[in-house]
Amino acid sequence: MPPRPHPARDLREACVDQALAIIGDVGVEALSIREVARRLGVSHQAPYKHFASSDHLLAEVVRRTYRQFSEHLEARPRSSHPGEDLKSMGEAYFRFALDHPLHYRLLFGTPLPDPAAHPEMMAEARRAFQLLHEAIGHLKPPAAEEELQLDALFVWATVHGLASILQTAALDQIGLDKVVLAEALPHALHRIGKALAP
Amino acid sequence: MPPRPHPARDLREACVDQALAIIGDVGVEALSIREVARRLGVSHQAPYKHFASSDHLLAEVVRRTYRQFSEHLEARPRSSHPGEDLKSMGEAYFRFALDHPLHYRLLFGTPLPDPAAHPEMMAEARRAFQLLHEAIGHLKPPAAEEELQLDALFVWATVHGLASILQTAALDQIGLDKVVLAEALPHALHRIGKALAP
DNA sequence: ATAAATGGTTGACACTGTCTACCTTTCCCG
DNA sequence: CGGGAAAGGTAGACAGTGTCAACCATTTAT
Repeated sequence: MPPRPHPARDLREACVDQALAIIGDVGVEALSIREVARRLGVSHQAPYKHFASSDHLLAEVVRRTYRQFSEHLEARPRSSHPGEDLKSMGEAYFRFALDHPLHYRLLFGTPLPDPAAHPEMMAEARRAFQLLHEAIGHLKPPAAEEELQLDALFVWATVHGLASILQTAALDQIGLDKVVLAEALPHALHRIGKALAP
Repeated sequence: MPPRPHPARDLREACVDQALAIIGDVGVEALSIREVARRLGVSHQAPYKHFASSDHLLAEVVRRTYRQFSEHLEARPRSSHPGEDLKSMGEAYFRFALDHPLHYRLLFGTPLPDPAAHPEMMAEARRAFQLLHEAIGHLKPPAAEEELQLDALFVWATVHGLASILQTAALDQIGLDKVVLAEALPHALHRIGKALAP
């Protein structure tokens, strides 16, 4: 076997890239350290020089995916009207979930590596929630922190729940109209608006 | 090995029971045909006489879990006031999710076996959704079917989303108040009430 | 009575994560 | 310098998984 076709430091990066590619193509259940190594043309043990276990690789992949998610949310079209801005955020959230279903499911649909063991992963997760928190904070300035958090949870739950439900393969079998599916998000955002109205 | 300690027909039942037990104890990722066989003291191939593949075992387990879920929802305290009744349903839904987190995650949190290949599984799933649909149907009698479905989706998404989020191990790390966590469902149900008010 | 179907058995294969041991290359320090 | 340690790659082994194939006993049907 050729001694070392890949410059040393880059193997870690390359592993993460391949892992992301595999997840995007086939889903997280197809991810395995050996498959990553195979695709990179290195031995099945090489990745272990950079990740203590397959969970550590996964944690790093999750961390990056959270970051991409946050960046996607931050790149949404902004509006000075707080209600409009929250709506725009909901749409951005939703679009990410639909455009990258397998990555989204990685964040919210499959058991993550133990959070306590992977603080960097959780730091990125917190950042994403922070964005939602802020957007809702602008909605009604003088609200108590507690109610603010409760409303943030409410909005998050609805949008996440919808994204999660619409991705269930089971859904086709439940017999909902196509129109209903297409309107589901706007309708939910409308309901949220009504629920949060003063 | 003793020839056949288990009466023939019962092995299928016993497999499903063991699978449910494993999932309830350790979660669906620990479920394996071989582990089921081991616990039952039969050879690793015995279950294959009753299930074509591990997915078929899983599908049967999922089907039963859906049924238990529906039965749990139907056993909720009823109210003649439609708004109250919907609330009661939300609470029952939520309680199931919190009391049987691993079973709930089986239904809504992990990829299911291909729905097209397991119609009996989906029939049970549909029944559960039907219950929600009905409860909302009583809410405002003369609504268009389309809006009714949209509202059903909205309510489902919120309650499911909340249950799903509150179970994320990640949650501890996000730094929400205990009070907020305890109040999350009542608050969400209150918001839903406001959103659906005429 | 004999043939078929049913429900069990063992053995094998390919795949997974992970442990251990080994071999190179690089780099730092006495 | 020169030599040892550390980094980063290798191969081999082991236990675990799902699943295929072959085989065997019992029950059932023709």
